[in-house]
Amino acid sequence: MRWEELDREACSVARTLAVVGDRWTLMVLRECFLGTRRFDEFEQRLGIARHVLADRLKKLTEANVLTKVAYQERPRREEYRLTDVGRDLYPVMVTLAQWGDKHLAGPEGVPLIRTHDTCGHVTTGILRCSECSEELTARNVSVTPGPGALKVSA
Amino acid sequence: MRWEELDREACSVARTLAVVGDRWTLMVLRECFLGTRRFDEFEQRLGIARHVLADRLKKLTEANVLTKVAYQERPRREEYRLTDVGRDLYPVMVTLAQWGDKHLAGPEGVPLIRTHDTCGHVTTGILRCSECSEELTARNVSVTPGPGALKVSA
DNA sequence: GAATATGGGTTCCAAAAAAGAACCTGTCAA
DNA sequence: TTGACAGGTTCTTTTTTGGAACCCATATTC
Repeated sequence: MRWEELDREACSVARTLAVVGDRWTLMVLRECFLGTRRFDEFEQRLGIARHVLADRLKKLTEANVLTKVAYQERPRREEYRLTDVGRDLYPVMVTLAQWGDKHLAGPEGVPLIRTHDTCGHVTTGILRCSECSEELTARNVSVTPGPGALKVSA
Repeated sequence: MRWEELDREACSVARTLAVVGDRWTLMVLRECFLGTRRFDEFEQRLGIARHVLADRLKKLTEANVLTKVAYQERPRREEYRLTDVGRDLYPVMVTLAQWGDKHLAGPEGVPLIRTHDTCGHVTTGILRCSECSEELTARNVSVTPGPGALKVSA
């Protein structure tokens, strides 16, 4: 199976990975959530090869995760911003970061602290059930095929 | 920057991706959460090249995300199971799947439905603040360097 | 008005990783 | 003794990276 075939799988994880499931793509998105918007900023902060960066930005833009916005004319300069679709990936970034915080941080502690502006506290995101608000875990959730199912998949 | 260097970054997203941020690795983990445990099951369900599968299982085992458990002796046969560390990746899988459900599902609907066993309802995971339980979004969370920070990163 | 800087790329080549298929190794069952 | 099965490893070809150089339009500086 090659990657282009992934998006045809009846599995939302596979389809999502077909769009963002590449290391550089995820690193580019991390930068987006940290506020990076311009080509050379991405390049410097990530140390990524320019053509790989150009390719990832193009694909993310085509997927409507990012959008190009002109921030000046003459000479025309454009920056990349998260769309609403892209911002919906925020929970993915936070859960990835929190796993790293928990299992990979060295003795010096976590590299970044998140504060919830609304309540003002240092926060950790907890994945809770939309119906009863209890925390969802691998052990208390079960899956069944949905209307878009073709075979066993997720 | 190459991938082995990523785990030295002062960024939990980068460090997490150094462990699981590879398409096949994430697909292998999806299968784990769906209950797959044996080498040939992974192979058949994923259509992955055998040596790539062997490599990913080895790396995940070394990272303590999976563990090999013998399910029979003579001939010795082992299966791969999620450790507690691996199960902590569940929120990542769910958030990835939910993004696909929301933005990539075709007209026929989502491929898989999740049910919260505890309350019995079809559920969606919502990332909520550990302090006030409001939903966390890219717009209401801000970041500051933590004790493990070296420079601006996440 | 010629040289240089800046943002945003593209092109080229060598090195690394992936796909696909064949081959190997215990152990058991017919 | 021939197969079958689980679980890999090896080999070759194709794709994808990383790295560096080059390009282009405008602006600025000398």
